[in-house]
Amino acid sequence: MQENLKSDATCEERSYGGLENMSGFLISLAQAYVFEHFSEELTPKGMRPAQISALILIRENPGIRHGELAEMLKLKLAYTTKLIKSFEADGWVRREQSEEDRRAIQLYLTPEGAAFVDAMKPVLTESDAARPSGLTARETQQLMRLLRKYLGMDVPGATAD
Amino acid sequence: MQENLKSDATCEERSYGGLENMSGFLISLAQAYVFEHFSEELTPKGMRPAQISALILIRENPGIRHGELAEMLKLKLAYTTKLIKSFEADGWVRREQSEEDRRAIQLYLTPEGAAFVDAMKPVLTESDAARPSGLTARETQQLMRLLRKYLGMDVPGATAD
DNA sequence: TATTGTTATACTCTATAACTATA
DNA sequence: TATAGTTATAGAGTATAACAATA
Repeated sequence: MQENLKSDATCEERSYGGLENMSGFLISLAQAYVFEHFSEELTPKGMRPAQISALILIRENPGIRHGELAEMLKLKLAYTTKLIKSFEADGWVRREQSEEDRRAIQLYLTPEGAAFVDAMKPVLTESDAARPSGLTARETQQLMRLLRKYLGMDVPGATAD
Repeated sequence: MQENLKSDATCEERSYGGLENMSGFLISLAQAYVFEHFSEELTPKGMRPAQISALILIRENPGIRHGELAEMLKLKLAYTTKLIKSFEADGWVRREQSEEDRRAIQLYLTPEGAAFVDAMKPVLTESDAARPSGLTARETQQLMRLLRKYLGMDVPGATAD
């Protein structure tokens, strides 16, 4: 694909200059790669990673509060508000003032929202598993295990290897 | 910190509902975590991860083209143009029309830019290593090895584990 | 006084497309 | 015709701060 081997620089091996040994840099690149290969089925439905993840978390945790959702997804609370308002406008999410703490807002999926998530989750799971990478299935499991530990995510159901 | 153990939902264990076994989701969370903990020394200097990485790559690969830089950093070419123009305005980068292919622009650091990178790179390296995570040093090496392989990054100098 | 969520603004980066100048 | 880069616009998500309501 590259045939121009003449320039003082264009032909040389490009170097990452130490960035290849920084975990932050590698994680950023991996993230860009993941976004680039995000599900071609979900994108046309207006679903970006943050959106489908939020709906899945609400599906899984009915009554979750704004702040809890933001923390689990590592989204800013201010942005979470916008996200949820748009879900509400779409008719997928219902907001309810908490009775214990009347400052808090609890989130629930509408029947339409729940049906949508139930239909889309297998699509997401499939597209995540199908995303091309240089890793074997076993290495992918290992990567996920390390990332969960990196994040301090306590997940009992995680595969041991 | 949480004493409200009464709600139908607030007290229950929150579940990731399968997201914890999707590599794309875990990588996204890790990326958010990395950005959150980006060097407190570099940020006040107007350096975000993409910016300092770009400068390092130009430092390491004088004469690199716009497109090559965008590809290595997985940035969009359109955004790379803006980035480089702002570096040029800062006096850190010099742009030069390639002699072999007069469509291409080659990038070089000015002496000021080179001095800045040389001063900041140890800061970046240090802050990357110091970022708190749930991993041991050895696991971090393993994570980086897996990420490089995930990305198809061919790096001879990488630690073997 | 501190906390939950809302609103608003500026900024970073993506997605897309139209454009130029070269090849 | 295709490629390297530029410009512009819309959108996603961050950073920050001021604000209202409640604890």
